[in-house]
Amino acid sequence: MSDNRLPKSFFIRDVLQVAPELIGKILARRFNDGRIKKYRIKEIEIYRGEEDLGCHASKGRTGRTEVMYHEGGKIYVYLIYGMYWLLNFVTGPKNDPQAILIRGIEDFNGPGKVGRELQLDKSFYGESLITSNRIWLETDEYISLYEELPRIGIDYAGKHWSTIRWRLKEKQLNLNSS
DNA sequence: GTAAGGATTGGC
DNA sequence: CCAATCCTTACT
Repeated sequence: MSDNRLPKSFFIRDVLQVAPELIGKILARRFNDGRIKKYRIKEIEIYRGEEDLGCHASKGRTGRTEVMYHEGGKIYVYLIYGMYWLLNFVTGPKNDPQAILIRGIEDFNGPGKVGRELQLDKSFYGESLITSNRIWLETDEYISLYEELPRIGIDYAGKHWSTIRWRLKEKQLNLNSS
């Protein structure tokens, strides 16, 4: 493991504070064969509170959304379309359901592809990013810029929640632009 | 118990 | 455009 692992204090802040800082952080995964791979986080989406109609917690506290009501620093995974495990990090204080969906990591764009590459399954539900020895986050001196875009695939949430720019995507600094 | 639908992807 | 594929939720 690493001295650079992100501490619990990083996650228990409001998701609107945590999310921008998550772009460019390192997602580390130790697979069953012991091999460790690290990926730079490239694209995420913010889901914030029961009032956010795009957030699963808008349906209230259920077996599925339970972990989002926990203190930040845990993993929320769920199966979508019967095929893909989507990875989320819970943020914020207890009883304030918030999560950050990981939409893209180095070389793997799309939340379904992220889950497939990381070999996620139901056993990751509720896993602690602070203490887990198979998945965690690290920081270094890397600096990144990002752009803010509308979230994807939540048209059912209504105009406000489907157009709010809560998708953050890393933007390359173009030194040649005039 | 039953049915509908989904924070996606890949192929036609 | 549309099927794949199956768990969760919201009913009866």
